[in-house]
Order: sequence, then C-alpha cells, then structure tokens
Amino acid sequence: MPSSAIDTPAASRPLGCSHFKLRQLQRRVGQLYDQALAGVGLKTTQYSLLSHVLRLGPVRPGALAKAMTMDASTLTRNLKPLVTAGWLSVHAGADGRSRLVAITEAGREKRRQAQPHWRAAQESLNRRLGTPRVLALHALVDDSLALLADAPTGDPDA
Amino acid sequence: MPSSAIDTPAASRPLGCSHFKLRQLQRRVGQLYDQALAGVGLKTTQYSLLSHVLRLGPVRPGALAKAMTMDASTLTRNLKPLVTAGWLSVHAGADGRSRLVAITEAGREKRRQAQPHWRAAQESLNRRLGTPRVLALHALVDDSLALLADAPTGDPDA
DNA sequence: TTCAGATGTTTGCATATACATCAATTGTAG
DNA sequence: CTACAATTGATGTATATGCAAACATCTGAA
Repeated sequence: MPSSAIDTPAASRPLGCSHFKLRQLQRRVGQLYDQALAGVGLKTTQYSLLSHVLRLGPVRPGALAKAMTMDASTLTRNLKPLVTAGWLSVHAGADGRSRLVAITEAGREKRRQAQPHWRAAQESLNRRLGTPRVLALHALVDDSLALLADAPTGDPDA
Repeated sequence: MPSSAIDTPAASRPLGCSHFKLRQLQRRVGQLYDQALAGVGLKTTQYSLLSHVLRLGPVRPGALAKAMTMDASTLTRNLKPLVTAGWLSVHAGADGRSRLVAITEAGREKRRQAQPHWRAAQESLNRRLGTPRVLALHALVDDSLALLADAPTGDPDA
C-alpha cells in the first residue's frame, strides 16, 4: 500500500459518525462547564460571548459571529439575554444599518466573577482527561477548523 | 510534587477553552452533514436517532438516551418530529410506566434513502480533513467519552 | 393493604442553533 | 436624481438541549 490515501484497509477507515461523536463529547463537556458556571448564573455559551466581546472590543454583530463560527442570526438571539441582563449593550454603528456590541461595566464584573469557575472547569477537565490528551484534542480541533474554514456560515470570500 | 501534573510549562498548558473549541467544530461539521441530508428532509440528529433505534431495536427511551449520551428529556422531544412523520413509533412497554421506541417500515425506508447522503458527508469530511486526522479525532473523542463516562446525564451506578 | 420511596417518562422553562426571508440602509449606474 | 444591486441585521419557523419538577407507576415494608 503505497499512498496513504488509497486502498485504506477497512480497519483504518473511520467507522463511526464524526458528527455524532463530536456531538456526544460536546454534550458531556458542556455539562461540566455549565455546572461550574451555574453558581454565577451564566451558561457556558454566555461566558464565551462575554469573553469574546471583552476581547474584541466594540464589535459589529457580523464580525463577532464570524469570529465565533456561528450564524449571524444565532448571535442576534444569543445577545438578547445578555443585553437584558445588562452585561452587554448594543449601540448604533457608524453605518446606519450596522451596530456595535460592547460589554458594560456590569458585564466586566460578571465575567471577572465567572472566570475562576471557568478556570476550575478547564482544570477539572484537564485532570480527568489528562493534559496531553486535551492538548492533542485542541490541536486537532484547531487544525480541523482551519481546514474547514471555507465552509458555510460566514464563508470567506473564497 | 514529582508527578507530571505540576510544573507544566506554560506552552504545554491548554490555553483556549475546550468547550468553545468543540462547539465551533461541532457547528461546522454539523453544517456539512446537515447540508448533505437536507435533500432527504432529515437533520443529522434525526438520522442519528433513526440509526440508533434501527440498531438497538425496540428500546426504552431511557436506555436510548443513555446510549446516545443525551438527556432523557431531550430525547423525548427529539422523538416527536420523527413520530409525527411516521418514521418511529412509541408503544407501551411491559412495565406500565416505560415505553418502547421502534422504527417503522417508513422509517427504515427513510434511513435507507438517507444513508448514501450521510456516507457522502463522511467521505467529504475525510477528504477535507484527511483520513488520519479523522481517525485521530475519533480515537481522542472515544477515549475522552470513556474517561468522562461518569459525568452527569445518565451517570452509571458509580 | 396502604403508603413511602424508587423508577421511568414527560412538561415547564430558558437557551442555543441555523436556514430562508424580511427590512433597513447604503452605494451606484444611468 | 431615481431605480436597482449589495450590505447588514433582525424575524419566522423548526429543531436541539438540559435542569428541575411534575406525573405515573411500581415495589417493598409496616
């Protein structure tokens, strides 16, 4: 068997469904993180969103969605609870149609408060899986994301 | 503390959020599979559900949820569209409180019809990521799931 | 036998997700 | 200057997700 691409023996072909496997793991990991953040009244997704807005500064929804690999419409809706809670604010952008999402002082405080819990979840996961395994997983995910970068949802100019 | 757990150099510590990374990848991969199945009117989750019921035969909702690593209440609701469509049926189980989920003939046919599309999605993903990477990802996910097996949502007797 | 606790499933509630479509705005060609 | 294309978000619709609690049923012990 010369090339690694052809004539792959059955045992070397992925058998299970990649989507299902990822889904399963994401559910479990999500539960761990959500539990850790439950005490401060944040879902993990919300913590992610707060963190991204904090890091990216006032940012247009479209750019934020692209940075987070999510559909713009999903982002619009995910913003709602955080704006209602007063942790994020949405202002008019320079362009009349566009907007700017920013974190509020209350949002900064909330994130500060949540950060140790998030960190605890990370460390707990590292302990349970072993740091090398987590590192390997991160690397694989990052590589995969890069290779799929031109997939739907905010495809680049391609 | 001699163990390998302490004093990990900064560069060898996971930096990003494991949950967020998994979430991102799952979204992208989910889109690929969903696109492939859109033609036959199935979401990827629904294809998974059909496949599991086909494989596990008439099965109690609780056992099915555990097998799929999802919350029982999620499963209950995910069944609804499939039952409505006539692809799955829910009967009374021996025990008056429990039930049995089974696939119907229409469900078998629908799955048969969808299978090539699912397979195409798999192969497309294998091509885009490279089979070795997909294999490595599967292995990591499987190992991680095993290590997290006693997490919430249908924890074993532990 | 009757009731307290265990077991299996569904509901209430809130959020997450995305595609198709709508609405508002801007930019531009004529 | 007007009509049309392009850009940017928001909505309509449907599904997915999970925790807490309700519901239904069963089991075993007093």
